[in-house]
Amino acid sequence: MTERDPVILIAEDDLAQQKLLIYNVEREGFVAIGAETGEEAYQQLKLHDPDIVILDWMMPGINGIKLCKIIKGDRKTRNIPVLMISARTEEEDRVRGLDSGADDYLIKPYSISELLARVRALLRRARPTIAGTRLTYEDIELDPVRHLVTRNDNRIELRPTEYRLLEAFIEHPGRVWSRQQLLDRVWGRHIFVEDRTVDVHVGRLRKALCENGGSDPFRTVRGVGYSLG
Amino acid sequence: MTERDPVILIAEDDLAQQKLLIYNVEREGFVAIGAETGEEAYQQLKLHDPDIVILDWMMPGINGIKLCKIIKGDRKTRNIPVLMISARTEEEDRVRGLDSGADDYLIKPYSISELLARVRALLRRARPTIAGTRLTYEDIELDPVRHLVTRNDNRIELRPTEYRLLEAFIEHPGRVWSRQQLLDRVWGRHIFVEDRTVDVHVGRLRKALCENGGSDPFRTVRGVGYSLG
DNA sequence: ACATGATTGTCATAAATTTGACATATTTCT
DNA sequence: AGAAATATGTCAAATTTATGACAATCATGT
Repeated sequence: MTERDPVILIAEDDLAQQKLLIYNVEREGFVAIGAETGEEAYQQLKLHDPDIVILDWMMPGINGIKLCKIIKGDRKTRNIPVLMISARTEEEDRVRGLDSGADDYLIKPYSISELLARVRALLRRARPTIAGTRLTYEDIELDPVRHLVTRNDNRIELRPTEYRLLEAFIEHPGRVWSRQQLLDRVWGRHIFVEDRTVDVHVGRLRKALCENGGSDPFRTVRGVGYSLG
Repeated sequence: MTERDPVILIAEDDLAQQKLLIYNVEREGFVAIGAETGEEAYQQLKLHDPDIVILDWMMPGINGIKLCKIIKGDRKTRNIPVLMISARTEEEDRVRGLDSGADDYLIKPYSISELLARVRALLRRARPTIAGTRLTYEDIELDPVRHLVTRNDNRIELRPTEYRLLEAFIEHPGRVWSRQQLLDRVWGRHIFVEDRTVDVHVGRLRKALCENGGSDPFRTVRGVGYSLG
């Protein structure tokens, strides 16, 4: 009945970067295993059978692409999701990255929140029971797989930003988010958007969710931010 | 218990630019330290242990990137947030900027308001809320994550100032706070508010907590101040 | 490449809530 | 009782949030 915490293997040769990733990923409740080379990563992979692998593109020895091809070539490891990280920006690389079999692809610099969001998404796909295929709060339901939101089984149309916003809220019902935290999580870490913009989008989300009647599920916490419930 | 103002180290070789930054940053209530070279910045860093470092990319001697790598490579200074400023616009530079470990990145020309917003954001992130633990005193409970207060499981509605006030009290049950100490902690050190205003807010807090019956949990220490319990 | 419609961030303004001060009442201590 | 300190109701001012409008940007299909 008790499910183990998701195990994440992080292959990244820049140790500072690796530690940062491990820190953040563990804070999310995952178990993290670090590896500095492709070879080490491969050993750890065999040993721990992780739920997801984060691979840096460039690494000494077996690099990210090679390792990814190895993982995807072995039927024992084939269905472990791989998230590739790269500093390159060229579209061609992006294609090659996914060509190697990676399930997702992230370009440096990326925001930690974006990485975590993608990790969660991959986990949901691979282990539906962990993240739950459906996130619900009261009569609101968000289906991440179908990218669909309903309230009382009525379909709610949300724009991309509103959807991601609701996603954040519904993953932690009751938690109060500061505007800055929401910007980090929903908009991304290194972009500059006014704090007040959050108000506008929360307003739009409220409106969308209350369109067909129903009370406002959000709480405005004056001087702090917002929470769902 | 007195918190120092955030100290900002500004490494910028263009003196006019530096002065402008210092002026604006100090107007925000920060303490600013200027440095014209990488070497000087490093000395000041060691000396003052700033809360955040603003680095110009191009500087004589040790430049911004090098210094950033030094900062991020030393575990003593690693978690001081670094904001890199650069005149370059190429995407590749942006990548390299964050790659060097900078926590954020700003391209000239930038607006002062954007810079200040990013500084504030970095400071907020660096001081994460000591969340997770619920704070309790007798039947009073304060949940920092949900930003919710209950007494005997009855929800208590508090206004921002009352909430922060209770937060201070409940973190140190039994401690007697002088009005000045409460002003420092709850209102902030730089603003001027009458001592007597504390009385009013303690009164409001008392009223809110006793709304649904229950005895007054606070103690008025005549000639000194107040305490919880 | 281009047009077109949707989405998004910002701003101005309105609305709502909170706040600090003060006057007055009450309590406490000697 | 008298003096000093604290408690409390009231209210204008200040702060914070909600919302509609709009230009810029983005995405999509041709």
